[in-house]
Amino acid sequence: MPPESVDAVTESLIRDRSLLSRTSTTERVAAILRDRITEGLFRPGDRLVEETIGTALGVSRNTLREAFRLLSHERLLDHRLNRGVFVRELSVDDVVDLFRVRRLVECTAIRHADTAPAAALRHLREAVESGEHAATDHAWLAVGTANMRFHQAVVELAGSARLEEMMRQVLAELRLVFHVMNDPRTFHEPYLARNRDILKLVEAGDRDGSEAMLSGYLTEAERQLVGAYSLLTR
Amino acid sequence: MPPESVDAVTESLIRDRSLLSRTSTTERVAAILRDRITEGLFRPGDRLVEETIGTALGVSRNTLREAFRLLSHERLLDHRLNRGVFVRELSVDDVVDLFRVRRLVECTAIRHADTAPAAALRHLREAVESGEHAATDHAWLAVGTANMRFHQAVVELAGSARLEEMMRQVLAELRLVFHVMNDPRTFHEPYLARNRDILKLVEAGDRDGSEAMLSGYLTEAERQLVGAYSLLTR
DNA sequence: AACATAGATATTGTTGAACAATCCAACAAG
DNA sequence: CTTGTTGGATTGTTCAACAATATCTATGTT
Repeated sequence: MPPESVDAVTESLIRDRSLLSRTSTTERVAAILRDRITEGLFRPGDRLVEETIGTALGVSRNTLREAFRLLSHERLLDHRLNRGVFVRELSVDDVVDLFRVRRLVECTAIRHADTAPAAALRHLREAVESGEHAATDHAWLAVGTANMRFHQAVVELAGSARLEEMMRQVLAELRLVFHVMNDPRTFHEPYLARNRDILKLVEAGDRDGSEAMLSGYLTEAERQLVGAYSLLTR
Repeated sequence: MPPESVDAVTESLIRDRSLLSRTSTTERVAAILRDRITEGLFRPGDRLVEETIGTALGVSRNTLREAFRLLSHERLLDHRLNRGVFVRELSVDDVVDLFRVRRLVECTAIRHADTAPAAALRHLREAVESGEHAATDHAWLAVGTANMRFHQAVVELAGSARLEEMMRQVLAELRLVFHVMNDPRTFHEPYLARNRDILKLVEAGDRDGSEAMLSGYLTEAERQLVGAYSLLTR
């Protein structure tokens, strides 16, 4: 085997490394809890008792505590000393701050569409389409998920792994808010058409136009969300 | 006592809350390790053995592992399954990504100087001055610290707690790079004058000017850092 | 009835020991 | 010089224990 092709082989194997990565029990527990929180099984304010959850999942208290630490750091859980961990409850101020971050990051990211990795644009299109399909099926929860993916894809345009990771967290936090509202349709359906329009502007290379429309989206979504949320948290 | 001043008192007490908050052993351990890493006692690639560190600090392995989880999540430690935790080693790609984030966030934040909280502008000025003082004392490490605080203050202009938190982490990661370089003067002194200039432009309300100069700073710092770093990590 | 107090109880915080799983280095065999 | 094998070291995970803290309950007071 010639040396060049050896290098090619090892290169491709290195890319496979992520596939075979085993994970610790702690990480798997964290993943499960994260899913249950973002899907709404555990709701904001719920207390997660170590012994109850530990025996339910069949893991020891120590392992569970490590998982709790991870999720607290992600702001999904709220660890109060000597009192236990609770599913995070966002204040209105938190929602405002989350949208400040979104506006800053997303609006800047969308201006980088021309230099964006190809995958990002593809994800953008896929998100728009899967949202529209979900809407024709009246699957409003799926519409919400697609909407999240749309905005995640917007951030991908900036081409920074750390920014994507940060946005994953920001959107996960926002899910905590969505779940205390009972009507996902109201909060997601109106934005389907707008996502399609934004995509068009991006593909046309209209930086100012796409940013303006995205900014308008965020402002309106924030107003709607804060309005409904401030009534509930009183 | 009139009601207004009662509110003022409680307000100030609420601000004191962070001072008296007790902390768990885990968090204190994490804080110590974080300091030792950012100050350079532990260097990138160093392995942190559970038993060694645990007995040295007088805490149990379980507690220490929780602290390790926190710092791994902050990207200061690298937790490899069954192999142990190591002080994170940044690749050149990591450095590039970090600067991508910085450029995006800082350049956008500095445009918000007009609506920024008063404290942010004050921090900006203080950082410039303490950097200049440190330079006259030839305290080059302190110059570096002041430089970090300058950029942290730039992010504060955006007025988002989450963004500040994110930037704290980004800058902590960058410290990992600075510590493998041996000459802090080379990497920080040239930017003292520039920070002063940027501050002037901000105070003059020149959004485009301050952004341009900050962007230029970041581009040059990145080039310098990547150039020196890619020689070392080979 | 509202309130304070003091136990009693449950839960978290932290430890230490134990054992299985895994890695790593050194050595042996082909 | 590569491929098994073996032994020691370290991590992954569990368990049981106890101290520290919070929460609940009952009791007594005004």
